Amino acid sequence: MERHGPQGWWPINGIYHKDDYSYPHNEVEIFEICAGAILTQNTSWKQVEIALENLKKLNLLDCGVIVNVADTVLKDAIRPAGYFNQKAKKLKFFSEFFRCLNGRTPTREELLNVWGIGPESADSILLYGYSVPTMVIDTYTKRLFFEFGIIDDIKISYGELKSLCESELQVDLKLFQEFHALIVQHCKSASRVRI
DNA sequence: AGCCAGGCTACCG
DNA sequence: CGGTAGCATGGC
Repeated sequence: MERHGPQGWWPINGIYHKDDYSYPHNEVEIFEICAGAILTQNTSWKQVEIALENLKKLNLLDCGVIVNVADTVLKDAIRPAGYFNQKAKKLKFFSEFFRCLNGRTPTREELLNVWGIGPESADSILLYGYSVPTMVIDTYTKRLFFEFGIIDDIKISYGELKSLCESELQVDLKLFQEFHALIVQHCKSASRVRI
């Protein structure tokens, strides 16, 4: 935090709310976070921003619209984010799920049962979309912890590292949100992970 | 020219 | 269970 400052994740409409943690405050913003979580799977955020803008222009950042739109239109819009066949399918499945929630906060298990939503996407959606203080783990986290010698096996499971992080930190929404965002920011900005 | 990017599913032993 | 191919585009 001293080095990089607050990250203000999750960006909504391209804006990082570093001094205002009241986001998200409506269903539209929550859905945008969910869509972003799916689109950014193994893909740089820069490409995701383009895809999100395309979706917005076409009024496709809406679960009710996505479930009915032609696949070709959806795929064209998200093409810059890569894996467009897979991600179009994921967005369709998730939109159906999101619509059925009717505004209710989903459980982690429910999210994991949606095709295309794995542990990191589920935790990102909960932490940043629904303000649930749950830890997000990604490949950067594993690499950083391995470099620091906190873990001795780079192949540690998602659940194990998640439990480790959660047990060593105060359960606090903003702390968890910044913790993951800062790890990503640090690893992105450094050619080498180590300080 | 390759490797990587805010992973996940399907399928293998 | 753990391990891995395939998925696709763009930046460096």
